[in-house]
Amino acid sequence: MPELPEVETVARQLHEAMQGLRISRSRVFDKKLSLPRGALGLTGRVINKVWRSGKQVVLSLDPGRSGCGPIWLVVHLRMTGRLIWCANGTLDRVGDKPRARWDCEQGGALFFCDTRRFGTLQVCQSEEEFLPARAIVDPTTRNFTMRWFRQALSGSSQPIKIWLMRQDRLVGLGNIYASEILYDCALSPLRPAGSLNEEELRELRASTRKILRRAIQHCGVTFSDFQDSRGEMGSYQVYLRVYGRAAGTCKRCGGSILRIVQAQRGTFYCPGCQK
DNA sequence: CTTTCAGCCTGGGCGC
DNA sequence: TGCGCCCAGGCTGAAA
Repeated sequence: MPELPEVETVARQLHEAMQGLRISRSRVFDKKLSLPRGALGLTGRVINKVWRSGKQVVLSLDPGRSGCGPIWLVVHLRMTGRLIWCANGTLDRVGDKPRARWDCEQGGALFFCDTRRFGTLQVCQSEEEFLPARAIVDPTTRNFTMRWFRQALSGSSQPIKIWLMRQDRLVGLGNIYASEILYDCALSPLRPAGSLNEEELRELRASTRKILRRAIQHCGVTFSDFQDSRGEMGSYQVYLRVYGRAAGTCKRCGGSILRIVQAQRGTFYCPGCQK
């Protein structure tokens, strides 16, 4: 479920809560998940930093008493995954039973809950194992330049909405934000990616940055599945203009918002003003 | 190379 | 209240 702003929100909150804590116990309950044992064990390590890489939450773990090098615990939440920090070490306010949990020496525990069980855990010994390849750009960074964007889109006949969700080009955008960004800059989701002129490209880039920045400010979107690391809700959903509003009225032109299907995913847009 | 499509899972909401 | 659908924010890998 979570896209870049939701993952960013969770990572920031977990960083605030967990930086400097030492992991005293690591448990995985769901057999679909596995973590390596021995030298790569998490127990005794200190949480140096919690951050976002693409749509993944990354915990950088110092060696602690292990005498080994640093490692990274990398969590991809996919559709319904949640990382929830509980200062009292008990999972309340949450119906789900956890797939995994990590207790901290100083008290408190991190729970990984994930109704649909699509989420993944990874323990990495180097950043290369989980960082996006060089050619892949995070739209919140300064690498997201016009020069790169123009070059990346050129020649592509893929519909722009599908292209925006390509994690092998641009990391972080999913179904909600792709629809919202295209609405914001009044571009049709059906337009071939390579057909955008310079002006449209500029507006698409500006909208992408603007929508993501705003969503992060508001701690992301909340639907039934998403809660942040404190089990609280984001507030950005009240700002959604088209997503989930099929047959609703477009605030810009008064037209009717349409739901179509692209690559087996719902796309919401206003045919009246998105050209 | 491209695009399509099933599959991974579970639960909520809808119409009957 | 119950049943059978359809829907869901992601991503992979096989097939066409």
